[in-house]
Formats: sequence, C-alpha cells, structure tokens
Amino acid sequence: MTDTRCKLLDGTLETLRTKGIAGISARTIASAAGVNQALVFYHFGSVDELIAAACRESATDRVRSYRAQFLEVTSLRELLAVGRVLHAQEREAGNVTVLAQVLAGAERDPSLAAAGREALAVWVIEIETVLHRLLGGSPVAAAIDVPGLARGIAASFIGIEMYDGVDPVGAEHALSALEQLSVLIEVVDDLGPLARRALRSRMRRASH
Amino acid sequence: MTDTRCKLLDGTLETLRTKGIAGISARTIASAAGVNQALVFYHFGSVDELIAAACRESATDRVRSYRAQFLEVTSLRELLAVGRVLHAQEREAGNVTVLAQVLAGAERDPSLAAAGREALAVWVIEIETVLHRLLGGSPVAAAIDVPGLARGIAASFIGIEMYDGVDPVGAEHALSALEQLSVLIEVVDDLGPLARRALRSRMRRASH
DNA sequence: GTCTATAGAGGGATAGAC
DNA sequence: GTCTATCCCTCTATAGAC
Repeated sequence: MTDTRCKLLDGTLETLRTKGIAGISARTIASAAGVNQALVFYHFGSVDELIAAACRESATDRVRSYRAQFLEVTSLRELLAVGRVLHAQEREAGNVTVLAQVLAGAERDPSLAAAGREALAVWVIEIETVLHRLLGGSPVAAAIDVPGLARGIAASFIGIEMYDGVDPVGAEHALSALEQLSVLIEVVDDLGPLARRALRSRMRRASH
Repeated sequence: MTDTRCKLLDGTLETLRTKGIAGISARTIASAAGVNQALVFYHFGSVDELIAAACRESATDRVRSYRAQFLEVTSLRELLAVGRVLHAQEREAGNVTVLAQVLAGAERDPSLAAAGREALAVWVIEIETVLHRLLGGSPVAAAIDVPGLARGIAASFIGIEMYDGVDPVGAEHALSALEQLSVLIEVVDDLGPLARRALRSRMRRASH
C-alpha cells in the first residue's frame, strides 16, 4: 500500500465524516488528503470506487481491532460493557458515520451499495459469533432468531448514529434504552424454570 | 398550496427515494415533478430548503394518517400489529427512506439537519405517547426509560431502512428479531409477581 | 407564476509533461 | 507516480421576457 493510496483512503473517511456523502468530491477528498486531485482517478479509477474502498478498509480494520475483546466476553453483561466502549470509540472516530453515509449513497451508485453491504456483513458476522456463543443454550435463543438479532443490533447502531447527527441528546437516550433492553434479555435468561416455561408458551403464542 | 408547490414537494420525495441525497439536484427534482427547474428557486429559495420542506411535510402527513390507529391500540401485541402494517406501508411508499436520506444530508446542510430533527421528533412523540399509555403501570416502565425507548425504536427503523437499501433479506431478519424483542417485553410484563420481583432487583443491579 | 437563457462555480475525468 | 492544464458536463441561482 503506497503512501498516496493511504492518504487518499484516510482523506475519504475524513471527508465522509465532515461533509457526508452529499458533500464529497474528488477535489474535497484530495484537499483533505493533501494530494493532487488527479491521483484519485489514477489510483482508484473513480470517486465512488475510492469511497467503496475506504468503506471496506474501515470496516475490516475496526472489526479486527475489536476481535480480541469480543473473544474474551463470557456474558451479555460483559458484551454490553465492550459494546459501550466500542460505541464511544467508534463515535469519536466517526466510523459508524462513514458506514451510514455510504449506505445512504448506495441509492445512487451500485459500487457503494456493494461496499456498504460488505462492511455491514463484516460487523454482523462478528456480532453474530459472539451472540451465538453467549445465547447458545439459553431459552432466549429459542425465542429470538440470533442471526436476525445480530443484524438488528447492527441496524440499530446505524440508526442511532444518524439520529446523533441531528440530535445527540435524543440519540444518547435511545442508546441507553436499547442497552436496557439487552439487560432485559439477560434477566429473562436467568429466570427460574417455571418462568422459562411461561416464556416459551408465551413466545409460541406470540409467533402465531 | 399551489399545484406547482405540491408537484415540487412530491417530486422531491420521489427523487430522494430513487437517487438519494447524493444524487438529488434542482434539475432532477424538476424533471420528476414535471415542472421548470427555475421554479424550485422561485417557490423554495434553494434546493436544500425544498428538501427540508418535503421532509417536514412527509413526516407530519404520515404520522397524522396513523394517529387514529395508534389511539385504538390497547396492548403491546396490538401495537406490534399496527407497527407491522405501518412498516410495510411506509417501506412501500418509501417515507422512511426519505427521512434517512435527509438525515444523511444533515452533515452537509444545517437546514436539512433541522428538518430531519423535526421529522424525527414528530415520529418519536407519537411512539412515545403510545408506549407511555401501554407501559404506564408495568414493571418494564420502571426498568426501561420510555422516552428513550421511543427514540430507540425510531432509530432502529431508520437503521433497518438503510440496511434494506443494500440487503433486503438481512434487513427483514433484523426487523423480525427486533419484533420478537418487543414480544419479550410483553412476556416480562405478564409475568407473575415473583418473577417481577426478580426482574426489579436484577435491573437495579444491572444499572450500577 | 412560468418560461428561456445564461452566468458562474464546481465536479469528473483525461492528456501529456515531467 | 505525480503534476498541470484543460475539456466538458452538471450544478445553483438569477435576470428578464412573457
């Protein structure tokens, strides 16, 4: 990876964060990266291809940096704690914003759609792995589709990030409430056998 | 409201759905609306002001059309059923996409940020009112911040819509799983007094 | 209110020198 | 690989005829 390619990728992420997908261009990227505008096309062919590459790199890079922590988690409580740290760091770094902006741009360009789909998949696989390990033997796993839950969590993070862009206080409340929901799962998970039976029959009825 | 203003507002919503915030312009809007491009500026001053107006109108219009149904809901189960219908209709009509795209554009223009914030608030107030009515006396309300939950639900819908743009199947699974979560709330809500006590103490511990 | 025409800026992309 | 220069297009916004 040459130095210029790296500068362009970083400049793209920075520009996505500050101006969004609607305000990005080869010129603004080059300016943020401190390189010549023509290099965007020499190295990546087009602006959208560069954005797609930056999105992919950002996702794999961030997920890799959290993998070790995810592997150490042994309870929903711990997962929540890791999730809190992760969320704070990612918000600070603006990586969720990048993904959200690329997803918004997917409406315009197929290469952005593909990159957004892949970046999302990278996060989802990671979340799914942890959830499957933690909820494997739990009655909650019988009631809730774990792969679906992983996708739901990823989607919620995206939505909260968009919310945060226009109302940080409201977004903070949203996040806290969803965190409390996960505690609810843990609570149900720890209920006695009697309550578990009630839960199972209730869930069965609910699904019809 | 003149005919042309109406055409422009509708054309804006349609263009946001098909091209996204990154692909919209006075020309594409005018083309979709079937009117002259200069009329965008005559009636709304700027493209962003037009988008903001369309976003506000879309939100109030849609929420008003659901208000009667929300008022009739008397259980979480019924709320979920209304939510399912609402989600299917809004996805079909593309109204959530509109809001998501405006939120993405908020990064570029303050007037879009204001419109997105207001549109979100309109939905949140509606959800919050129903939740407060349904969960008022429940132990769940003591454990979970209801205004926060309303914001979390709104954010999740936004996120799922963005997900849907790049992976409809994954988004569908995400939605189903989050729906099952709401059933979980109902289950806990209906637990016996013993289980409720366990929940309360568990929640207290979790929040520390 | 609506149209044409256009100014003026910015954007994607390429050619060609180095 | 990098730079300058540039073509050509699209964009916002306005002026002025109707």
